[in-house]
Amino acid sequence: MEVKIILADDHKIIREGLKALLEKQQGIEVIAEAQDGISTVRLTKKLSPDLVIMDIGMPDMNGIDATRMIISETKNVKVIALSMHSDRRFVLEMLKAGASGYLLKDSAFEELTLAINTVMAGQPYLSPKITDVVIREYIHAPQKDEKSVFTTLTAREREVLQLIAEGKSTKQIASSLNVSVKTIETHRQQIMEKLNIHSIAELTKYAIREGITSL
Amino acid sequence: MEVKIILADDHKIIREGLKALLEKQQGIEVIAEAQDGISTVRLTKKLSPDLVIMDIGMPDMNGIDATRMIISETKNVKVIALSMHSDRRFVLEMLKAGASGYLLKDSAFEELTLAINTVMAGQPYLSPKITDVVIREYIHAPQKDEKSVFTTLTAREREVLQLIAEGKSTKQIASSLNVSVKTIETHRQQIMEKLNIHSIAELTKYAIREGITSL
DNA sequence: ATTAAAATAGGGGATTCCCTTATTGTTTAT
DNA sequence: ATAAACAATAAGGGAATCCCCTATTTTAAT
Repeated sequence: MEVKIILADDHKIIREGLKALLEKQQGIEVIAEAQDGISTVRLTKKLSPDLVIMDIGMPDMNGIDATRMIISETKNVKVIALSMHSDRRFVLEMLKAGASGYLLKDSAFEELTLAINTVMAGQPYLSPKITDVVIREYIHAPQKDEKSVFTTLTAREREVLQLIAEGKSTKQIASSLNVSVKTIETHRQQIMEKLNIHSIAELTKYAIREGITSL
Repeated sequence: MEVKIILADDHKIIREGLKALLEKQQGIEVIAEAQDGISTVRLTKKLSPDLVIMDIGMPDMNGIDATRMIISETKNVKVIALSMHSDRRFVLEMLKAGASGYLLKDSAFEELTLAINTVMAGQPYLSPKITDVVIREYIHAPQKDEKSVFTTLTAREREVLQLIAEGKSTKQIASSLNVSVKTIETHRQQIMEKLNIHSIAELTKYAIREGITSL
C-alpha cells in the first residue's frame, strides 16, 4: 500500500531534495508539492493524500493555519510538521491544530521515515528534542490559569498578524483574505489590545520573537 | 573530472536532500557536510574541496564570515551561497566575501547544477531574482563611490528610523525632535526610498538587522 | 563660488488608525 | 438545553498617517 504524500515548503530546492529522498523509499509516493499554505489546503482537498508534510514558516498562510483547515476539511489525512523551531508555542499550536507529528529540520532523514511509519500507523510522532519540550511544558503547566500570561491569539488573529508583520497593508490583507478592510482593522485592534501593544513596529517585533514572521 | 563538494547547512534533513540530488549527477561528489560555519572552515582547510555550497543562516559563525575565511585561507575553492534571503545586504556581503554564486532556496535544483557548472568554469552565477537586485542596485549607484552601495542613511535619518522602530508615532517623533510632523514624514519617505522598503513592519526588521533597535 | 546633499516643511487626497457598536455562528459551561 | 463567552465579521466617524509633489534654508564638498 502506497502512502500518498503532499509536500509543502516554500523553498523549491528543499522540496526537491525531500522528494528525492522520499522516492527512494518503498511504498511512498509524492503526489504533489505546494509552496504556500493556501495551495496546500487546496491540493489536499482535491487529491486526498494520506499525509501532508508541512513546513511551518510559509508565506500567505502559515503551516499552523493550513493544518487546521486541512484537518477540519479533509478526512483521513495526517499532517507532519517539519520546522526549524523547537519553540514550545509552535509545537503546541501545531498539535492543537491537529498535526500528528512534529520534526525538526535538523533531524536525519531516517527520522522522517520513522515518523511517517509511526503516524501512518495511527500514532503520534515527535522529534526527541520536541518531546523534551512538551514534557517539560506538561510538568509545570496545567495548574489553574496560566493562559493570561501568554495571551493567546486566535488562529485568524495570528494569520492577520503574520501578514501585518510581513509589511502588507490593511487593504492588501483584506483583499487577500477576501474580507472587508474594516474586519482586518478590527482584528488588528483586537491583537493590539490583547498584547498591549500600540504600534506596527512593536507588533512586528512581537511577531519576530514569536516566530510568526522572520527577519 | 569529479567536482568535490562540501555541503554546509544547519539543517541535516536539508543537507541530506541536497546530497541525494547532487549525487544523482555525473561528476559530482559530496565529500563532506557541515552544520555550522566553524566546521565548514575547518573541513574546507582539511579537505580542499573544489566547491562549498553554503547556507547563510547558520549558528556560531554565519555563512558570510565563513566564506570570507575560506576564501582567504584556502586556494582554488569556490563558494556558492544558498540563501532564503534576496535581501541585497546579504547578497552584497556574500559577494564581497568572495562567493562566486548566489542561489535562492526557492530555486529549482536544476539551477544549482547550472550554478555549479558555471562557477567551476570560472564564472560567477546569480539567481535571476538576485541578478535583478544587483542590477537595480548597480543602475542607480554611481561607480567609483563605494559607500553609495551601502545606501547610507544620514545621522538624522537613523535617529528617526530608530524612533519609528521603537514604535513611536510620527507625532511623538516630531515633538521629541522639535520639528514638524511633515519633516518626520519626509524623513520616513526618504528612508523608505533609500532602502526600497514600503512598510513600517519591514522598516522595523531592517532596523533590527542593522542593530538600530533591539527586539 | 558653484553644486550637491541634508534638513526643514507645506498641500492635498488616499489610507489607516482608533474607538465604538453590532450581528451571526460556534464553543463551553452549568 | 440554554445561557454565556468567544470568534469572525463589519460599519461609522474623526484623528492621524501615508504618499506624492514641491520648495526653502542650511551645510558640506569640489
